[in-house]
Order: sequence, then C-alpha cells, then structure tokens
Amino acid sequence: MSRRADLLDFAVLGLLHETPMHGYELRKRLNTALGAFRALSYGSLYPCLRELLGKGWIREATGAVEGPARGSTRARIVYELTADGKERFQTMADKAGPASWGDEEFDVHFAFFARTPTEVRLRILEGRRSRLEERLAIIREASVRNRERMDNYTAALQRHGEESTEREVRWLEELITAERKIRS
Amino acid sequence: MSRRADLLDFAVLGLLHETPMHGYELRKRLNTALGAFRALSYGSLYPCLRELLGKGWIREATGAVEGPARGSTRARIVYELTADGKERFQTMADKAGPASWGDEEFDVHFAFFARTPTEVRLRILEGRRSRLEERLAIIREASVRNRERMDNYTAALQRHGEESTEREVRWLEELITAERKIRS
DNA sequence: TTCGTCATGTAATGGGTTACATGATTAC
DNA sequence: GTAATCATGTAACCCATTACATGACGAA
Repeated sequence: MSRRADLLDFAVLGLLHETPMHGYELRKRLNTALGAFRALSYGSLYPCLRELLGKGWIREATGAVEGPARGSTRARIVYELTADGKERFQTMADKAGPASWGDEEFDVHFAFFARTPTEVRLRILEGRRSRLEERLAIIREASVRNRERMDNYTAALQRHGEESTEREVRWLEELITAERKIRS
Repeated sequence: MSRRADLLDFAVLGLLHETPMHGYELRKRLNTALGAFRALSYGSLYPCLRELLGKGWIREATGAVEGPARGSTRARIVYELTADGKERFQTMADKAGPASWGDEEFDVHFAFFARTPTEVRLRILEGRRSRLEERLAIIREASVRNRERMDNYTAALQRHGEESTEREVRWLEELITAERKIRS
C-alpha cells in the first residue's frame, strides 16, 4: 500500500489547494517546492492528472481563472480542486502516519503541515525522528564493525552522512518542542 | 547510458576489491556503507551477481576463503574479483566524470576514491559542487518567486534543504582544497 | 535562423521492489 | 516452540523515465 502514485496524488491535490494551475506549472512546483519529485516527468504527471480528473477530485477550470495564456497559443488546461478533492486531500492529511515512510513521504506531508491537525503533525515529526535515529544506529554500528578495513574517504563519507542526519534530528527536535507548545 | 545497473556493478566490484564476500553480506554492506542502495533487494543483487559472473569479472571462490559457514548449513557462495574484474573496476573509476550525476552516483564513486586517481577525484568533486550550486540557485529562485503564497512550514522545509546543501558545498570545498594540496 | 521556453500528451522499455519458495540454526 | 537471522534464489507486477510527436513565440 501507499504507492508512489498516492504520494503524487496527495502532492498535486495539495498544490491545487492553494491555487488553480495547469500541468506545466504544477510540474515546476513539484520539482522545486517539494524535495521529492526532483525529476518528475510529464510522462508521470499528465496520466496522474487524467486519473484525478476521472475520480472527480479535480476539474478543468472554466473561464479566465488565471490570466490569459502568455507566451504560447497552445491551450492551457487549468485544473482546480473539486469539493470531493478537498475532502480527499484532508482525509489523506488527517490519517497520515509514518508507517515505513521514506524521505519523500515525509517531505511532502511536511510541506502541507499548514493544513494538517497538530496531533498528526506531532505523530509525523516523532515518527520521522525515530526513523532517523534507527538510521543513525545502523550507520554507527557499521562504522564500528568495519573500522579497520575502511579507508579515509569511505570514513569521511560516512561521517558526513552521520552529521547530516544528526543535524536533521536536532531540527526535528526544535519543531517538536514548538509543536508541543502549540498544543498546550 | 549509465543505468542504475552499471552503478550496482561498480559498487559490487569495488566492495569485492577489499575482500571476497557472499551475496548476503554484500547486500548488507551496500545498504550501509554506500549511501545509495539503501533498500536494495535480493531480487536486484543476485541477478546482478549472475551477470557479473557471466562477464567473467567475478568468480566463485574455491576453498576456505572465509571461515566455514556459521549459523547456517545452506551453502554460501563466496565471490571474488578476477583479473578482468579488477581491470574493469579500474576503468570505471578512471573514466568517471559527473555527466548528469545524481546523489547516488556521487556517493558510490566517492566511496571508492582511495582507488581513484587524484585528477579524477578533483573532477568529480568539482562537478558535484557545481551541481549542488545549480540546485541551490533553483531553490533560492523558487523561494523568492513564491514568497507570498508559502506558509511557514513549507518555508521551513525549504530553508532546511537550503542549509543542508550549503553545508555539503562547504564540505566539498574542504575536500577540494585538500585534494589540490595532494596534487601539488 | 536557431535556440530556449511554454505547453500537452503517448508508447515502450527497462528494471526494481514485492512476494514467494526453501530450510537450517540460535536464542528466548 | 517460535521468532529472528542466516542464506539463496525466481517470477510477476508496477510504474517511472525516456523518447517521441506537435506547435508557437521571443530573443539573440
């Protein structure tokens, strides 16, 4: 469960929550705003859009929602969220829990924290932290086990990975305490 | 060109350069030592091993190369590099250049820097640095362009990504100056 | 006139994960 | 006795990238 496609659905719905957009712009925002989808291709995005359309979560915006097409006469198809789509997005945001989440899942869900309940936010942040701590434990154990047969470069790479992960844990810790303050 | 499979070939060859190993252990080291392959499955590794065997780059080690099987009677197949395999690895390490490299390619090649010529090391490090700087430029431009419609959480995620990338650039800078000192 | 950007799509290929199959041993 | 780890593999499914097709505008 929880395929990559579901995450893309969620991300698209979330971006369209802000403002209606057409596919081309949607892709750019997915590539930059969200850490994941760094190399998302049209071959993935457009079929996804068609699917969301079929499910009734988005619709083609009629009328001049955005300014008229600049720079191209090719018809732009602007999509907007339907009521069902809003509901769907909220359901996904509300029931989110880091059951075997990777980096991408966290990044995307974090990007939409503004529309996520505090309780869920806390659960996600804490889940993320424990996953990173597991990863740290594995890295540290490996560097102890292979200390002798590891050259300087391998060691440097490992140390850098370790430090980055530690920094992210501290970052999460700050967010978690801030979140606890909000809750109380 | 330069498929994921090639990278796996390179990584396996590189690990076997250190010491003969069987598949199960190989996978563990690929999952921890190298940043990439964090979730490499046997479904990818064993076919790869078979392929390398067919190409004559690795062979089944005969005799008691490793201690006898502990904890299992199931026959372990220990692989070792052939002369051709060593040559192949060295060719891949020597002609490496970051033409459209992602994070994984860099990590794996970096892990084997000890067996990479200084000139190539420098080229790789500098290539990596410019890729990260491109990424930074994109992030920064995006955060300027979308400043208003970005909520606090999205902004925090973006800032964290920016800072991590900046740290990695500084890390690379240190490595580059160290490398230049070696060369001269 | 050519390159880059805007803009939307489709088809095929490649390949990685998931799930399955097997089986012995150690530790609780 | 049962869960976890060791250990090797195969087959199918999923799906993401890649390459292709189309077409116009602005700038150098």
